[in-house]
Amino acid sequence: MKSGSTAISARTADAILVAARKRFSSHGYDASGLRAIADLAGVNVALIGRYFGSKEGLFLAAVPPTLDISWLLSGPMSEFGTRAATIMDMRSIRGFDPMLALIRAAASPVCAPALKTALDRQVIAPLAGRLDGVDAEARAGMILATMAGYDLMMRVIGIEALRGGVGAQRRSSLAAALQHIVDGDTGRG
Amino acid sequence: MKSGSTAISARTADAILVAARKRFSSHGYDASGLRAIADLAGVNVALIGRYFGSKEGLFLAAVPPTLDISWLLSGPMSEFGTRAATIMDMRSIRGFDPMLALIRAAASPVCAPALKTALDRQVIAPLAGRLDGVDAEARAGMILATMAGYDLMMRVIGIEALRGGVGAQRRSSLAAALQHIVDGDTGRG
DNA sequence: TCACTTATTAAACGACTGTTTAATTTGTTT
DNA sequence: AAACAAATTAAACAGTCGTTTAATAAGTGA
Repeated sequence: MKSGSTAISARTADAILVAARKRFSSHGYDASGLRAIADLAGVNVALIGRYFGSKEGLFLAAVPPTLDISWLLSGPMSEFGTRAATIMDMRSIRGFDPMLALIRAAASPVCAPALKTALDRQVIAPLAGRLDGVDAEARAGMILATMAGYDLMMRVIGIEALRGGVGAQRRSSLAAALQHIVDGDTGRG
Repeated sequence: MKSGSTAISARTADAILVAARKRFSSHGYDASGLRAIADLAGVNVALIGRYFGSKEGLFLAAVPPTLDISWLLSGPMSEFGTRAATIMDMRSIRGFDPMLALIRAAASPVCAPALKTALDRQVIAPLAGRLDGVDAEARAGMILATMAGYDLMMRVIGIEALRGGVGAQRRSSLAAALQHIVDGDTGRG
């Protein structure tokens, strides 16, 4: 290497990223110490600084790129509600969960701007493109807000009313709410 | 005073509570240092420990009691959506905001249990009592989730699509989404 | 094996955290 | 004014934070 530029090992950098994603989604940004992340990755703390510059740099590299909903946009939009609600409820809480990382990092002022940019480009825009009718962007925002609010209340806070003992036959409240926004029934009249 | 019990001044305790509420709702639980709260209240840090025991005790005394929606349940439920959406958008960001405090403290494991209890008793239960139709509790949870998600995305993250350049004539996406849950159109059929 | 670069680590830095102890001011009563 | 309790403060505690520096280990080509 010519001068004092940083030297990297892709294997180690990935291990740090994986550990950071797990920790950020399970404990949030503020409560995730760099030493805890480094221990989880099996490396020394100093490597985080060398590879990602700072804690903020690590978060920016770890979380925002994972925020997308492409896995939800394939398929007919007439079944978006049930499809989204099903996947939302089937997610395992173990490991990394982008939505939980988003919710638990939102309070931090250093994370919010990057989250906003990523959500605008990777969630709102592609989702709005699949919505018919008026105010597609605003409705896409409402869909994102509804899903995030559901996770905030059910997984982060632990509200049990949302777990809804509904039988497999009836549509869940989440599916109904989401589909209504997709269909664009603005209730005029 | 007989023995070593604590001595309190209601005026000072209130000043601390007011400062704590402001700080918790604007900066979140983790990012709110006790010294910053004490400075905002114009008192010494040690007084917080003497009056509320710990940072957790201060939060429990400050935020959970303010979580209620009685101000939204007076009036016809047929206009709940527009009423809620209007108030949600008219709130000033200055001062104390219970919903923002809730969102920004949710990531902290010491806050979540108390928030859950307060929301169950002071939001879900009274709201469900005003809902007709099936699954009132689950739908009450969805209403809370929708409002919280809206605030999370619009006020905390700053998603602008939700600010919706909608004219005053058309109903906002938030109002439509909320009213749909209230009406209980589960879309069966 | 030697030299050299890459990769990783141990250790320390100053700053800040929540909490506690002891000293001091303020206010009231005798 | 003297005595006492109530209320507040300054200072220190041990711990953790993100970050940086210097030393060590691992890997590679000559």
